[in-house]
Amino acid sequence: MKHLAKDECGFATALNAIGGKWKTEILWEIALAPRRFGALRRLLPGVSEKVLAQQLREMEADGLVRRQVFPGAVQKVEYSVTDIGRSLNDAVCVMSAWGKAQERRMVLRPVVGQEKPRPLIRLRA
Amino acid sequence: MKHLAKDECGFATALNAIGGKWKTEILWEIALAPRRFGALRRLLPGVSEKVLAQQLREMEADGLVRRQVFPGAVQKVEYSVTDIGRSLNDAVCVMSAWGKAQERRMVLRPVVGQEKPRPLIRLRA
DNA sequence: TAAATTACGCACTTTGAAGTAAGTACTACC
DNA sequence: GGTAGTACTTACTTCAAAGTGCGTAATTTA
Repeated sequence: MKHLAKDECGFATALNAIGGKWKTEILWEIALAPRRFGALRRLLPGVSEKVLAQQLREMEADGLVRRQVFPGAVQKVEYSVTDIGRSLNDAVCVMSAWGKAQERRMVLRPVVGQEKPRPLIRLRA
Repeated sequence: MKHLAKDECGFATALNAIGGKWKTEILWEIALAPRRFGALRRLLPGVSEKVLAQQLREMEADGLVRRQVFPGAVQKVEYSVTDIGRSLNDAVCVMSAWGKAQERRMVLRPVVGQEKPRPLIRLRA
């Protein structure tokens, strides 16, 4: 792995794209299959409609997801992953593999109370 | 790349390790060479002593960083990267490369003034 | 002797992403 | 007619990470 100069580093850019609380999960879900807004709501228990809409709009602006409105009586909007989104998902998977390998060693900080063991972010590997 | 089950994904673990605002930069700097506390302060303009000390302690607890106190008249503490830290840095570089490649396309959101884009990462509780 | 450097610790404040709750507008079903 | 589902938007609140500023204690330099 080559060292990049500090100001040539694109990590901030990558985090800017994936840094939202639900973005990796959104990316994961729509990478599995195109999903509608309501389907994503149900697939990501705990996400609010506000944040879901917000992060989808940002990801669309970043070219990670495609938003398609289908004509018809009832509203139908479908979100799918773009090639760029898929490539980001792949990059995320490298970090994911690292995390998986180090899992036992790490000090898992937050986890207050008896909240679900540790809701992990899903993605491709 | 193979699909991992949701609860087998280690991305949260990775973010837990590198998610602090300054951690990637700290890792980067000490990966170049072992650094003393004061040197890091100067190398990361804008970091507060509180946060620097805090994140170094967390990274030490996570095994990313080694802290060595040198005996002598003046206090001297040196921070260096561990093998684990270096491996994380490599993983980070993959995302960094992605970011570098996509940089022009991305919508760099806020970025007030001349500050660099540095989004925070938040995990699910 | 006063000031600066070393590596922090502690208490308080700020900030902004995310959460909460409500509203919109259209359709569909009973 | 009333309730439910579609895909959102908007105003307000919460809370923890990060920022601010001051304290410490030994030593070294001017």
